[in-house]
Amino acid sequence: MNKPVTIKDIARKFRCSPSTVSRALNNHPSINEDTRRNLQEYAQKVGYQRNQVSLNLLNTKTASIGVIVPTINNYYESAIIEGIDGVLHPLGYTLNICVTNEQYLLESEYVTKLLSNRVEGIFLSVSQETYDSGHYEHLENVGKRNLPLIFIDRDYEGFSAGSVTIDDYHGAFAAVEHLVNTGRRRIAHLKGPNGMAVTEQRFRGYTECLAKYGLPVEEELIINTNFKVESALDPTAQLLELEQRPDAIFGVNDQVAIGAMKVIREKGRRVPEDIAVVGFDNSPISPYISPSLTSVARPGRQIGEEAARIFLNYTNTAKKDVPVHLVLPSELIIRDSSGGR
Amino acid sequence: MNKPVTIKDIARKFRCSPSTVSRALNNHPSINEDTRRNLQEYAQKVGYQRNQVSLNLLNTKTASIGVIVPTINNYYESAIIEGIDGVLHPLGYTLNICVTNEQYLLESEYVTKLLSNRVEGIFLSVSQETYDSGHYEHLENVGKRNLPLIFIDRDYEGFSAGSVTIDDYHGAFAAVEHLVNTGRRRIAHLKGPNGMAVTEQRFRGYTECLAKYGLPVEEELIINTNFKVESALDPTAQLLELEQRPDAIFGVNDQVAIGAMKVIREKGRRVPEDIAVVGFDNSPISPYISPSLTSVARPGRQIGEEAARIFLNYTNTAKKDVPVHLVLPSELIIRDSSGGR
DNA sequence: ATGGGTATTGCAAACGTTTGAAATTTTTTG
DNA sequence: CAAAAAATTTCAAACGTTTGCAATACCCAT
Repeated sequence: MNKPVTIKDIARKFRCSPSTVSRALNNHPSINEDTRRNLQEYAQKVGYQRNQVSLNLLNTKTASIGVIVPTINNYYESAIIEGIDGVLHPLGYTLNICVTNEQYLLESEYVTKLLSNRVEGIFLSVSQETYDSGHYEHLENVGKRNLPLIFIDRDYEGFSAGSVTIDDYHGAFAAVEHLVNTGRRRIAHLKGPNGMAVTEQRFRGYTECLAKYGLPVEEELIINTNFKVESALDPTAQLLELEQRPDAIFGVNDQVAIGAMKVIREKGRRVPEDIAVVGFDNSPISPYISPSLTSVARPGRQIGEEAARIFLNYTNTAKKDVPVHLVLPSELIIRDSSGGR
Repeated sequence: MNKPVTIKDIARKFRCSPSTVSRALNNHPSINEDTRRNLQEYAQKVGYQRNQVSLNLLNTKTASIGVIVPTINNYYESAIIEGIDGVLHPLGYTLNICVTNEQYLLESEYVTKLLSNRVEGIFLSVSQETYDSGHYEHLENVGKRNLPLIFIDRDYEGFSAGSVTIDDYHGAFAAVEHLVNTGRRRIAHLKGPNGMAVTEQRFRGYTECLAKYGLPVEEELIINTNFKVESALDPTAQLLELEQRPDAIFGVNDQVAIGAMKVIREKGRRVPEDIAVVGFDNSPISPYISPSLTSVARPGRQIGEEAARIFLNYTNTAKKDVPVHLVLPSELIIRDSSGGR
């Protein structure tokens, strides 16, 4: 690993000043044609790469922005990132992706690191731990810097920043309403971890929809999961052993719904005839599993794109004072697992 | 967006020199206890964050490394990244993740950008276009810098660099052998795009296994896909309409296998009774779909970890001259879709 | 008070690049 | 051929931080 060639190196070699080299490489008009060509050829030959770090220091800007997410190992999250990148990359921005693994400590550490690295904005999908703890001290310095901060996916009301979320509430409501409309009366809910925004919004959609149709909200039909397939297995088995079995299950996401379907089948019940199943996320395989999974679509890519636009708006107009809160609609995609149509 | 507080700002405020501030903030012993406390308190109050950019310049190192992948929207790829991060993050490295979307142009652009940003190593999973074109000029400057370069997942023989790949060949071989051993005789293959390393290695495993058991390799049983679910639909339909229908399908990945299963069912055939199906990747949902999918597991996380270790070895020992090539084994996970056991 | 020692602080250079202004060289013109 | 104009190159400062060395301030004993 040899040290990179610098402008000074080239200047020494050609017995000229660094300024000349710099200008030559940047095609500055006041440089002699021959000089320019020679210097450019030589730079090319020795593989000169301008040192962006020094430029970042000089210009006190970095054209890089931080993206903090709980995980990237997941269709939805990575779609968001692709959305952000899709808008910002063509404008020359570099993404600095940080994975918190749902841990407050990592999230906090990453915020500091990004601030230290002088990113020009931060996109933050708050980790579960952070949400639980309600600690937002790690964002204080972001506030002091008045740096563009955009909450993604999980909003945090108590902080002056932009946000792009999806309408979990109405998505869940629509899902449950669909089940009611197709004749289901005992609708169970495999809930996410308590306290998280997505979890609670979807739960609220579930309960309020039941209420609307005069159906009782029954404790025994509501069980927590942690979003993962495995965490749906025991709860589903539990539901199937109830005196009064449910005739439908609304899963907090597709993973959970898929886990539920597996258990239902293993216990000799049919989907959707005996028990209808609806998920959330509309993950890419949902149309292809059997039975195909009815699910609420979250426009991940669009969320990323909108978030990026909000960021651009902040930086271009300096109207940082008016935080933009965008709530994108979610859409129920009806397939076979819910008995359809 | 106010400009960040600098050491100079603090020094001016306290009518002392920047050196003093710097030392105070770094707990240098030669600083007066009172001065130290005052400065630290003030720095804390105004939200001082040391400018890492300037430090990177000063130390001519950045503790950041580049990761270039075709996509992150995929279990396997993101597992690799998590593996790299798992090893390197605790050591203070920052990951710079770049998504090429399988495009040579983007890949090339990103290499330049990373070089410019003075990353200390590059992990590269070559894009499909790059592989097809055989162009590796964009890596020339990496070579000139003699910067640690580690090929991931898809090796490139013609370049002096480390690599971590998995044994696609033996994985595919095992998959097909399993089908042969369970009595299948007309085994079709939904192949990946021609020319790609993974595609061809798996294809070779397929053909050589057939050869080993004296089975013919038949043109009509081999159809290309592009790894996506949708791309498996028509090819599978085509296979089902053959005079002599296959009794098994080996998909180049799980997505393709899942697509195939859907079509098989839709056409009124049963999996695995009529047609056995095997995939590749062992994606997280494969145990939970119905029938559960037999698949070859690729240890994504482990690949990332090993790649990171190779990188560390390069930087620690300066023995860059001996490129390490690691081939991790893949493992066949037998489930229901292949008729089991 | 004076010298010697220690504790504390400041100076200046360095990292690599850009850029306005000044300096130098070359060309043009009368 | 000299002076003015144009073309080309160099100087120096700046971005923010660290650090070896020099400088200053403080304390104690003689």
